[in-house]
Amino acid sequence: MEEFEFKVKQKCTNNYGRICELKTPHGVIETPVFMPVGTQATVKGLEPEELEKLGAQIILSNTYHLFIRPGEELIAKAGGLHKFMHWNKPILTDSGGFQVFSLSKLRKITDEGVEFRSHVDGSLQFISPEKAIGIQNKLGSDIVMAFDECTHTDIGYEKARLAMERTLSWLDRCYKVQNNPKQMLFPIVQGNIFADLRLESLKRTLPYAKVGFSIGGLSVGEPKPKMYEMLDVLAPHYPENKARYLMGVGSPDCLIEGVIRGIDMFDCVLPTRIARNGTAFTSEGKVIIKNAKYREDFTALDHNCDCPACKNYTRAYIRHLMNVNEMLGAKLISLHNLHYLTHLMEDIKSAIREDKLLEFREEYLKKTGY
RNA sequence: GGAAGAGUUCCCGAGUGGCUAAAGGGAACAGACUGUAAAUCUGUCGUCUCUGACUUCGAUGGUUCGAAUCCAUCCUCUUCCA
Repeated sequence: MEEFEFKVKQKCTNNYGRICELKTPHGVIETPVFMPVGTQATVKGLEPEELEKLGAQIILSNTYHLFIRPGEELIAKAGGLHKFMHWNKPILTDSGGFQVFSLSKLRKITDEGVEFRSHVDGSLQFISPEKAIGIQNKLGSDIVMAFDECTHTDIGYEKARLAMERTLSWLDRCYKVQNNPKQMLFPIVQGNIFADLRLESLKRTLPYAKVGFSIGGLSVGEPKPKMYEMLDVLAPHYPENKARYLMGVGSPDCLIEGVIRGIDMFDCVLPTRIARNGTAFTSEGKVIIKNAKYREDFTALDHNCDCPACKNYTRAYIRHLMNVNEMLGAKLISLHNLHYLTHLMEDIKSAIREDKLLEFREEYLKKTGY
């Protein structure tokens, strides 16, 4: 019996949407799936039990951040990340490739790897492809990401091409050292916003994709139509029997557009971050809870939601919590937003089963204004 | 009763003759956030017929080309002494 398996269960006829199953050592994931992000071994503000209840199937964590604190050795001593954080379902760890992008002022890239100034104490740290995989081995996540170079949108063709080449050569090194049968390596397609680079990257990346692969370097500042254009370029060339993971995408409209373009997996900090800053996704559009119009609104955050935040509390109360900076406010909205996206994926799956995904998109966008 | 000090735009608070509609906070209001250096950041925040005009710094009167800033009187508050 294989530790990892990927199966397509159902497909749309007039677009690339599909329902699949991804088997991992910690359970089976039904896709399309939204994966909440728990960078520092916690989805900010929520207990694993709460995540499980709201429907999360798999969560993300982060190699760079856990390497900096508390260190992978400590997590290994604790018995691995699952045990350390008390989450017994699948975990995907990002490699630190995104930090190459987001901590760009604090790092220096060479062919060997990336030198970071720790954002915590300024100390010099080094991550190579081999080290990124080594750390992820110690963490014990189910899906490990290749160490890639995620680039800014505006770097131009030549630099984008070099970053793509570097990502491919780093991928080869990751592949060679990733030997843990309980972990699956997902390679990452790069190529910035250039169609030919994207296609070349996909073609040269696929040989390394045993169960699935991901598309990185999108949703990093480029306009949405540009992202969709890249996905449209790639979609006809995906092998059917591999999971496709679009990294860092998570607004409701992008999730639907992604599924239509054949994406199976998504992750994003958006639902939890905007929650902490006071914004909720709802079935009637975005609700910025601090707005004065909600001062005496004693109805639920989302009128069509049965999550604990919506069942038990009012907009006026949550607004009050956010206004006085009480942590329960951020927690309740986080809970709701993740519940919302998880259930959006359920609705998407229903639409796929009925083969009405395009109709679903049209109705959804009209209803919510996203 | 005597002495010292203080009153600034919603609040706290800087400013002691022109560069001041008045620093800086806070509150309020609005917005952003997409593989988390984010419970963060940005904008607005006297009024209007708004690239200009008008009214504001306890009150009134005065000095000056010009006053939140100097002078006089009054009002209010704080602290100290009896």
